[in-house]
Amino acid sequence: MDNRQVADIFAAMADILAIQGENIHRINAYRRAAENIAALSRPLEEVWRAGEVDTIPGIGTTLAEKIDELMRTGRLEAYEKLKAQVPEGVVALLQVPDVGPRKAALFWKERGITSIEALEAAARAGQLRDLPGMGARSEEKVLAGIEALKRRSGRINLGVAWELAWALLNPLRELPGVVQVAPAGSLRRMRETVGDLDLLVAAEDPETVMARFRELPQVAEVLLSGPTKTSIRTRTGVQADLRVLSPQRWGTALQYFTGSQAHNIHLRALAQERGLSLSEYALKREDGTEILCATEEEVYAALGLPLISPELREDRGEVEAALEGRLPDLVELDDLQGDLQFHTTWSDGRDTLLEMAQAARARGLKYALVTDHSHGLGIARGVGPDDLRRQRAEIEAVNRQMGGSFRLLAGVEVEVRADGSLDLPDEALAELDLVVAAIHSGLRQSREQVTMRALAALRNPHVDILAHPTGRLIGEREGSEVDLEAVLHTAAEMGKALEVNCHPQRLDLNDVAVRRAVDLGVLLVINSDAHRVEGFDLRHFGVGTARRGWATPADVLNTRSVDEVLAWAGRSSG
DNA sequence: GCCGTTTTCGGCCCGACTGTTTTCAGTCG
Repeated sequence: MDNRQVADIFAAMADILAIQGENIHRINAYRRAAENIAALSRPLEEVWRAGEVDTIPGIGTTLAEKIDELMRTGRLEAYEKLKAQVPEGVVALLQVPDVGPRKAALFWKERGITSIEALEAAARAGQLRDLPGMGARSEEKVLAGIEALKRRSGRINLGVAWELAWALLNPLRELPGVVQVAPAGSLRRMRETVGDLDLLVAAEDPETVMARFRELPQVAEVLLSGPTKTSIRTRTGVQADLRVLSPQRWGTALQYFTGSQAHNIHLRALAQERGLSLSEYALKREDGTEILCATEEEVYAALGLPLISPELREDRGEVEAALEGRLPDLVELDDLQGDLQFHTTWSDGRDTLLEMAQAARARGLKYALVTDHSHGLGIARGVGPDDLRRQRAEIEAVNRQMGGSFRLLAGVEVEVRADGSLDLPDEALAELDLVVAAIHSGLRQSREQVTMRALAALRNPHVDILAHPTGRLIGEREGSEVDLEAVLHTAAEMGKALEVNCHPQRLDLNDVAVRRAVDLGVLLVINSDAHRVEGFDLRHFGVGTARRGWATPADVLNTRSVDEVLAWAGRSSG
């Protein structure tokens, strides 16, 4: 029973309890527990075996007992009972926007509706409008919600969200009177996927901004629009919420809309202890006077805290760390001196060695490791031992051409075959500066099999780095079932580095795994995996993921100089 | 159901917007 499964059960219990009209605080206790378990960097089973379940925030006596039952028996009596009381299809109604627990219960009890299909039929037949609290407009909203649900492909990946957010914000930035614009929400926290976009504008005249926003070409539908908030749905089905606030309230607004909700709830409790009330508009004293904050620093300072970076704001211990003055000094994009994975026309890259080297240098990098695919990988044309020798000559030529300001290193992204062996002979690997190993095929193998391959690669003396350890493609395919705990421990033991791949579809390792790696002292590498020059511009997504995992510059290999990296790899820096 | 350097009981973040309502409930974030 892994963390995800337990978290899902508690979240499902919260939904059922909500439909039953239970006490909201009891429901929230289940939700909070689910979130904290999902965010846990250690395997819950390990915590349980150590008898430390009740050290997890939000887990008290009762929930600890439930976790114990789940771990011992694989099931939970209380959950089975709840499931028997409320049909699954009624819980599913909660997925429909604007349908919450009260309405789901109403539709079920008063109209016998137990599925989204039945809900749609009832709405079309006009059978909902006479229910208490409902009307013709509400019935239309239910239908619109079902339509939106059908169109929605779920959460979008960070890269897509980033592009869209700026496409919507840039025209607003041009407007007269607009002082600041920023994406907030999970995008600013650099979560790997984003549900809705939260956009923030500081301006004295909201209506001008709102009007421009409603008329942007990306807008398919205006969901709601008031003096401070407008929500739209884009043609691509993404909901975007725009808030416009006065510049003197920018700090509280940015803080509030960046979230996470759990982080904000924690901060507000802290504010209350100090006799303050915190909202998106201001901090308010008990006598009703406001403290306006133009910056986030001021908000946190008023609560006695240093600024907490957006990437940390998940209520995963960052508030406690801030109170105790032990917030990590997080790695930044500018800390990266090099990049240890990119591709060229030698395999499946679009651009040449020289073009890629120039692009890397133009972005302030001092070195980069050429890592074209080895030949065994079916895609494109990969490199074999002879190619690597010829490529080495070209690398040296490029290094001469670029002078001393930049250094290309010779490497490879060697394929780990289905049986765990590598795709190139040891002699070929021995001639390279650094070796990156990766699993691209056989990702559907059993947990034992795929873990064996990853561990075999890490134990090969020539391998320095394991790239994108799970092989996931966000929104397209799950990663392999690789035992990450085993990979992390083996990497620590062998002194090998694990990659945080910057491509927004990969972000592999993810934030939770990074946090575990940092705790275990495993060295990380933040790699662009660029396949064209623009690929170097995606590195901030990997940096964001590493920051979400509390990584500092010392945790990241490519914050070091080229000589230090080569020395780490145990090779001459000559 | 959790939690406590005021509390082991009585709290539990705060506000916008909508649609249904004559003052508020539901949903959302």
